[in-house]
Amino acid sequence: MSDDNDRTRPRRASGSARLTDVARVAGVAPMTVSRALNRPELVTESTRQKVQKAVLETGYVPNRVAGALATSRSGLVALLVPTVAHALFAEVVQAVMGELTPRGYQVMLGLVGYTPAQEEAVIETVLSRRPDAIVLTGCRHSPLTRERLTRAQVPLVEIWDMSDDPLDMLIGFSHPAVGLAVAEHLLARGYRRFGVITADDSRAARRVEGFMAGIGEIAGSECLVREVGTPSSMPWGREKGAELLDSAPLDAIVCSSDILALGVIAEAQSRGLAIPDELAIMGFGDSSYAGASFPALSTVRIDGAAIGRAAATHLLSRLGQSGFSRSGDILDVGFTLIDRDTT
Amino acid sequence: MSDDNDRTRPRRASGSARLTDVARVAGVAPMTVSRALNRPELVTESTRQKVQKAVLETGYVPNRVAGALATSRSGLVALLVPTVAHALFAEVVQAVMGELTPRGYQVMLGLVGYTPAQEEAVIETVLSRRPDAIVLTGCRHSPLTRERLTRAQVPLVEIWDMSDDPLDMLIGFSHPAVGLAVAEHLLARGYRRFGVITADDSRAARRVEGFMAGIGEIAGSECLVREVGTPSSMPWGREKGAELLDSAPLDAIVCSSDILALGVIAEAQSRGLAIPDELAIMGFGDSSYAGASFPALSTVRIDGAAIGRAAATHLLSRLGQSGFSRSGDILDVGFTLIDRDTT
DNA sequence: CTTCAAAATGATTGCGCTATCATTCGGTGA
DNA sequence: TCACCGAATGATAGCGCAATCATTTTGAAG
Repeated sequence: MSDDNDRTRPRRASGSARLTDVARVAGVAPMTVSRALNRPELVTESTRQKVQKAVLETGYVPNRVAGALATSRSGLVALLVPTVAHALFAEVVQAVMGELTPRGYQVMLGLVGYTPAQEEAVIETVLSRRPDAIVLTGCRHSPLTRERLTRAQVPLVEIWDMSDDPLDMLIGFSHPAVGLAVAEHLLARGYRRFGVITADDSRAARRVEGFMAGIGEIAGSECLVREVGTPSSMPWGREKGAELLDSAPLDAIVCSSDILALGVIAEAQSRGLAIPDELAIMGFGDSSYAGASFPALSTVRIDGAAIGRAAATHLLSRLGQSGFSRSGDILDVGFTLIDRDTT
Repeated sequence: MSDDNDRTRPRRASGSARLTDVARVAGVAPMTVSRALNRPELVTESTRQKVQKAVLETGYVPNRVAGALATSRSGLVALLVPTVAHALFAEVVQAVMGELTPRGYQVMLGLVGYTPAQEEAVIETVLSRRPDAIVLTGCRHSPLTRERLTRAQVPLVEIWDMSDDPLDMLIGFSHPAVGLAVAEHLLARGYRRFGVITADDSRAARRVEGFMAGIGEIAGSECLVREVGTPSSMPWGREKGAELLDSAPLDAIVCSSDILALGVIAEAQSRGLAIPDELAIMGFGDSSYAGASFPALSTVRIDGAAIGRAAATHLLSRLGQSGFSRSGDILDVGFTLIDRDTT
């Protein structure tokens, strides 16, 4: 029987080159290779070149897993958004990555959906990667999530919402204020009988609350609400728009996203309703296509890229520091009501 | 001077609980805790409960960085797309994550843009994380990238393109075939004088080549091309559309994305051109809003979600296996030409 | 040609976990 | 009752790297 190499079977699976291999080829100590690669200013030009040559020769690719363990800095930033299938959040992802990638950080993307349970699960696995920082959409979390995040002692930005008591940093806007602004806009135009189509999403719900509060102040105004599942889509908008229009005479329909509003436009057109005279329609998000619909959609613009950039910038300024201490910074980037041709 | 604790300063920064801490609290060996958490079937019910209790008590969160180093399995899948600010790729991301997250894999997102240089840079840093698998958009890579990926010996799916010689697995569609199909469709409708607006993107360029080849077969057809920068946008479409319409009389304008096509529609409408009688317009991607424009946009539908799901599924089947061996599987998911009201 | 501080390099150790043994425990049949 | 076997648990070592300190080399001044 062949028990010759049974004893000291090496554990490493990947045959790829290690720091040690490079060091041997370069004829220097492993530590010198490490320095040549990570802090070249500490190394003579000539050794740097020897190492460089050895790296090419061996095809060495540093193992950041090992590096992360040794330094307890993972170089990973967790970015948690409900979805990327929504232009608004895609914009945020794009902006955050645009800032972080050039600084050597990599982004671990997590989709938390719109339910606390999913958020909890994602947060747990994300924390097990020991990210250097976290960007988290929303600021209404389950107590367990709050506790885990607090314990983790990691720089954190909550985005896309507003609160008085952020876990750490907060960059976003007030959803009730959006609803209120929409209400004021539509009331000023003389609309009184409203329909609302909203996704099953707590932030959308708070926009609706703000809207209701706004119209509640004018006697004679009324409002019917329909909820749709996620993801929002044109067919959902059209279906629920039809339901609303069949239920009661309406002056305006407010939607929790532009894509729903497009569905309502389609339904209104199919019924021969004049927009906005017989039916006004309001979206949310100012997606790239909002100005291209016919008629052009009135909506609320959120600058997702600005939120993403600000989040990344604030985190980066914290990542330089050594110890962790809660920041408490709050930045309200606001929103813009864009009045096009549907209101 | 206080040199009392200078000597053996502990290296660990984070004060968070380790496996050892849990073991001490539970009164078992660290290895038993590891087993209780990762392979509970190897452990008595009673110890499992002791460990569970100790985990809660200590607030232990496993350190997957250390775990990855010990097992040389990172649990990370790298997902490299040009951008997420484009609905098509966002759909892919969403689908891939939808399959992988429930299986315990986390996604490291990389944006490679549309230039080989950026791809190279991203690939290098990505490989340093030792991902268990890679999903990579496109299959035209620089020699350096190809070599690095080959050496990495990691299950890999190239998506969103077609080739005879994939690095490992390939799931996508043929871009020239898309161009050809569009040409045939438009020629059949009687259009002969074409304009093309295309992003500066090699895959779009190959669609254009296919298109040119298609119209080249019909005598008397001609074609003017205008290129736009990334990201594509409505204003780009409108501007280049105007340029084209000013340059020569055209029957149809073909765009490398739906959003450009919307810009062309806007320009055509502003000039009072009847669509499609005086100007036909063709998009690409069948974005959610394509059917909502007025007139509804003719376009080419790509099922990004199907590609993403297939990619994830194929990778998962490989991740079970032990050794690495190149697969060579190729899957062409095709595309659908959607004939709406602009052609 | 020394001397000495600063710069460059090297040796050692540990980050937190799990693979891989070795050991102990509990139950079974003679 | 005791040897025996598989199941459960424990001890040890190492994954690949960088922090830290020890040692060597360099170069400027005397």
